[in-house]
Amino acid sequence: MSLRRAPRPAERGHSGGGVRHGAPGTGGLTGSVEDYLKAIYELQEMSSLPATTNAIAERLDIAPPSVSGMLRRLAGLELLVYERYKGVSLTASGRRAALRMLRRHRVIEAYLADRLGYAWDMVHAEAERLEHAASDELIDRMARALGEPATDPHGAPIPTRDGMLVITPTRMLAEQPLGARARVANVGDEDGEMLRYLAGLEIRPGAQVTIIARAPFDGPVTVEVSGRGAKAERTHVLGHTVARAVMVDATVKPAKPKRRRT
Amino acid sequence: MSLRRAPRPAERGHSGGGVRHGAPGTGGLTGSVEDYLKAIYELQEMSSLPATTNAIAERLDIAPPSVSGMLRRLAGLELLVYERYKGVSLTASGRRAALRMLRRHRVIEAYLADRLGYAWDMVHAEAERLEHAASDELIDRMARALGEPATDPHGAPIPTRDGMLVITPTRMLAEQPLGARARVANVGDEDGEMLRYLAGLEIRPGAQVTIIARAPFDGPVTVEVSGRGAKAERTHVLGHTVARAVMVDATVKPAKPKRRRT
DNA sequence: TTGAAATGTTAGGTGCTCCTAAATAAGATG
DNA sequence: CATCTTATTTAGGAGCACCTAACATTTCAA
Repeated sequence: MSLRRAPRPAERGHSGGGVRHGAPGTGGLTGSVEDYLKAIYELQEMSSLPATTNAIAERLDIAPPSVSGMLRRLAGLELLVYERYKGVSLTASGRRAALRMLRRHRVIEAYLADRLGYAWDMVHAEAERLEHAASDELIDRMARALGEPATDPHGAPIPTRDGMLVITPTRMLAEQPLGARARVANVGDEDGEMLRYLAGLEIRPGAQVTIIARAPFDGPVTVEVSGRGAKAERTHVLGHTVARAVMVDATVKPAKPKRRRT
Repeated sequence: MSLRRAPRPAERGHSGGGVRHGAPGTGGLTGSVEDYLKAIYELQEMSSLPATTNAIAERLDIAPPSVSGMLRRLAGLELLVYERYKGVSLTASGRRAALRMLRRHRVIEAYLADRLGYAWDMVHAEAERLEHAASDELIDRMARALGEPATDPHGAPIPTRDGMLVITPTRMLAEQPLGARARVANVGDEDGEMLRYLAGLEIRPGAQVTIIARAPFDGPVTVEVSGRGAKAERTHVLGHTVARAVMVDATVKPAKPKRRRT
């Protein structure tokens, strides 16, 4: 009498062994594909490095041959343009998907830090997994709850719902001239160790730093921190690696700017 | 000069094409495995139905042969005991994993409803995906933020962190005798359509219902709703399907209980 | 008890994502 | 320009999670 399931012709799309995606609001791409697109975008459009096979492989901690194969697949999906042995570049649709992931990642980070008391070095790992599972609805609700934040806890700008990303020009703290005073713009969310270190120094987005001294040959940089909320003015000697990870606003202010009443 | 990645012997565990799991706090099981365990637990331990291959297949909307194969695998992982052609039963470790998923699902539902303004018919789908991606840390933080809630928005009890589940005896509203007055305990989170309907009738966990009339032969049940927060007392005629989906506390109160001051 | 219906399993595939080992192309260098 | 190195790709697998078609078992009823 067949109360049983209908004969199921091709209805059951089944996208394979990957993360059963295609859930409403999930964009129809697998988690892996989303990771690749985000990585490529971050290399190319943000760090302005060429998105080579090896660079992608390194970023995702995946063997290069696996990347080669995936690139072919992504090209087939029209998410990027791929020419063997040359690099890749995202298509409009690939860039859109990448920006969507960037928004998701950063909204989640902001939400976790603001509403669930996560320390800023813990949000990245959690967001890395949630960004593939959350619906667009959820991301929007989180953003709305926070009042549509413009940046994540590390100072990185959050793309808008419709894929706009405001890029403010920044420079590495390591490249600032002696005596320069600048506002910390963002710090890069991946190295938790470094984030904890920076938190201890009160170097966070919004903090004011002044270059007190610079050793040559990529030597350490000495800065004075006097940020909003800093308990006391403090001087720190930063290794070159750290000084390259901290990005400050590109507009260098003179040491003592005149106060201007409008 | 080999600054490159170490020769990667077997370090890269790689659990296969499945959801790249094994992320910290994720329990090391794939999302699929988690779904199976939860489904089996819900069938067996909650609905006290036998967890047969077909029942599992139906619940997960998967073809029966796929279930057969997975059961063999799960038996290999010692998550359940499986004898061909007979049913399955969870091992202690399988039950633990299932209860963990139940907790995750319900904490997420509660959080979404309480903190992000989700309607109660929307939380299930979102939780269904997030429950595989969230870390234990996140689940605990959500639970803490809500003050360790005892039930989800549909009235289902939330297992504790250490896998304890308080089961209160309940009965179907459809089985209540004429004149009985009872508190709605829970309503089953899967059918969004029905949840919207029940919300319109103000039938939700905590509401008081009294059986006004009952038609024979599985006919409709007429109830008077007078719950906490109900705008007005109201009488509704519920179809049998609905009356079977609404569960009330098993302790039937007499129509007019005497007030007892301790 | 015997056989049809229902239930469940094996056989044989597919797609995805990832791997190692072995080519091959591109780039740098003497 | 020939060669050595480095970057990248092809070849050939593996595991997971699905599927359909065909076969096996159990159940239930005549």
